[in-house]
Amino acid sequence: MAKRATARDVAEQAGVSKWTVIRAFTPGASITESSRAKVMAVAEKLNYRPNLLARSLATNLTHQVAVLVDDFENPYKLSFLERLTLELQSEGLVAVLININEHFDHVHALLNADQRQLDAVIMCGTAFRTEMLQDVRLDGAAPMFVLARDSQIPGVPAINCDTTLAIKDLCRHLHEKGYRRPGFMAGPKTLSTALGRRRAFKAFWKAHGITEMPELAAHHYSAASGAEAVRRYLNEVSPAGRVDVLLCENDVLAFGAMDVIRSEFGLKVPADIAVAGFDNTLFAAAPAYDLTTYEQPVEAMVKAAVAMILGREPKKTVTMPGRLVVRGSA
Amino acid sequence: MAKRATARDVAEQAGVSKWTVIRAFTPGASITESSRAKVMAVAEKLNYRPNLLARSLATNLTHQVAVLVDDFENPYKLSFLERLTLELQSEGLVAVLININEHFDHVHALLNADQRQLDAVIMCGTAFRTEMLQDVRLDGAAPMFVLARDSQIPGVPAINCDTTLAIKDLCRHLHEKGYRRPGFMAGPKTLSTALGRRRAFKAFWKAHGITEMPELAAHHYSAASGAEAVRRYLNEVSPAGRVDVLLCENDVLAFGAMDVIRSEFGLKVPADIAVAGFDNTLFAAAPAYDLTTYEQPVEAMVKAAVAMILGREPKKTVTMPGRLVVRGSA
DNA sequence: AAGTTTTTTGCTACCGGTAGCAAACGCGCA
DNA sequence: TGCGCGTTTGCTACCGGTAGCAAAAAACTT
Repeated sequence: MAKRATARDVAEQAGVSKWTVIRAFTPGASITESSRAKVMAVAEKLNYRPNLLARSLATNLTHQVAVLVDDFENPYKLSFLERLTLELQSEGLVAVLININEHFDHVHALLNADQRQLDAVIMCGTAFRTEMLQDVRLDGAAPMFVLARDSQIPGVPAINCDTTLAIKDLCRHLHEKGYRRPGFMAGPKTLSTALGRRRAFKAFWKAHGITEMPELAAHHYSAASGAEAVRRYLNEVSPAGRVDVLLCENDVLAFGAMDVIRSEFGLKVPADIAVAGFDNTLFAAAPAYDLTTYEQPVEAMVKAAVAMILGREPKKTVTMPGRLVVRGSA
Repeated sequence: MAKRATARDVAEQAGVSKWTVIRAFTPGASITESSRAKVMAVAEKLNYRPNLLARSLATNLTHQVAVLVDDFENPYKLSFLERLTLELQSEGLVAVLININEHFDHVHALLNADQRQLDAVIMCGTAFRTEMLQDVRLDGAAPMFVLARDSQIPGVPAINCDTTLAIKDLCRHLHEKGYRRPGFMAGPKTLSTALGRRRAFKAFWKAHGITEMPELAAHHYSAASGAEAVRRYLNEVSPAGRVDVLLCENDVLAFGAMDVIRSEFGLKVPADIAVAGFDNTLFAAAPAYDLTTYEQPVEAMVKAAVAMILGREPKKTVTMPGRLVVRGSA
């Protein structure tokens, strides 16, 4: 394997200095057309390509963005990743995907991103507790952003769907449909809090004179946990006392819930219990689920985040409206 | 924002040379305990962290691996990404996720990865045609690997599930269940070929004396395309002439197929038409689909790929057996 | 105590670019 | 022909590390 050609190699063969070679590859640099042509010819021959690593070291800009993800169970993440990589790439940036979990925690990931001199860190739907930052000092570190979840760290902006509005839209729809015994299924407590959906849910119904709101708790954001939570609930509640509609914190929980409601208890959705989700996951549209849900403005959120990273927009928390998607399940 | 401390800053304050500082941070380097302690104390005070970018430039090793993905519609990709990032991270590597599509093509991505000096390129389920490499010359470029698809480029190893075995297992199961009018639903032609599933399917049934095998063609690997293909087929075939089992090239197509079979034509799965898929996507286990499918050995494949990247295993094409997952749909 | 070996430390050179200043060049004009 | 000016080119210094040799210091012999 032949060694990669460098600017100096090209310079020698072209009979110019290495700086002239660099200039030939720098758009808008001061160089005569004849020199550029000469350089380009040799560069082509030697298959020279500028080394971005060296450039990064000198400019202090890697054009790489860390994307921290902790929940690979939710297909919805894939949509975010798709839009995010696309948007980053269209701006000449690239996503470094970092899997956060017990074995490779947030702090570790942040330190790693820091050492690799990444330009920014996006926490994509991951919950990050302030305490975690206690022991980390990141002096001139990359700016952080929280995508699709509330930021609970001062100075770290969040780019979010307007939860209050979203839940209000969803609940108003349910209320108009005549449901009066609403239940809520939440995910793990700490993660759930950062979403703020439960809070908005309770506020809505209270404002409409309803205070009785069963809460089902799922241990993970997975269909299996959603299934388990509903199973537990339906087993201990009399048919007469059941909720008539169940709003799940996200689609994945809703899928699990519907599965159990229909397959294990032989109940009908929405006739016996209506179900709604949140996210508008790909599968929500499938006739097998036909789930009423709420779609986050993924593209707008991603664009906003990237604009902040590039410094085109001020770095500050923003929320944007999504879209209610009414289907057959509620 | 304070500037980041460098080895030189630490050296000055600790009264040693910068090389001693480096040594304090190099495991196994020759340095006295007292010097190391002195350096570490100052390093802690200044919050010094080695700059991996500079190290990469000097060592010619970035510990970054490009992961090219072109199909974000398939939730199965998420499993691969999860295992892959985890495995890479456990070896001190990190995944650079590159979204391949019309706007950002393979060649562009490869060039980009090349310029960023990435250590390896993994094409995760992406179809890469030999012609594309025609115009690219990558001198000392990073080694490439194809994951979960046949490699059609000489010198580029593929890490794959044993397709022949897998399809044989699947079909044997269907045959034993008594199905005799099998149909196959394939994805886009070029991509489909690289999977080799169609070929193995035809071979099996021919060997069992069955030559009549309707083929349904989906334009994309998406539920919508799978749905459309089945809709077209069921509309133009008389109930008597229908297949009794439909093997879909992957789960996502199978989901779309089942949706149409049940919701639009009011048929029962598996009574009227049985359906099987491939991949064992998360949703395949959901009661709503309960799909018989075949699971690729994701973990083993990922481990094999990473081992090759690290040079622990010879770089060569390998296939490994997966696991037949029998459920209610067939 | 001097000589020898081993360990520790410092050094030069380098990885492949960037930034910005200074010298060399080319051109128009007097 | 010579002067002044703007453009092009080359230069030094630097980004923050690594590699490996040479000098200095410490440890071991006899």
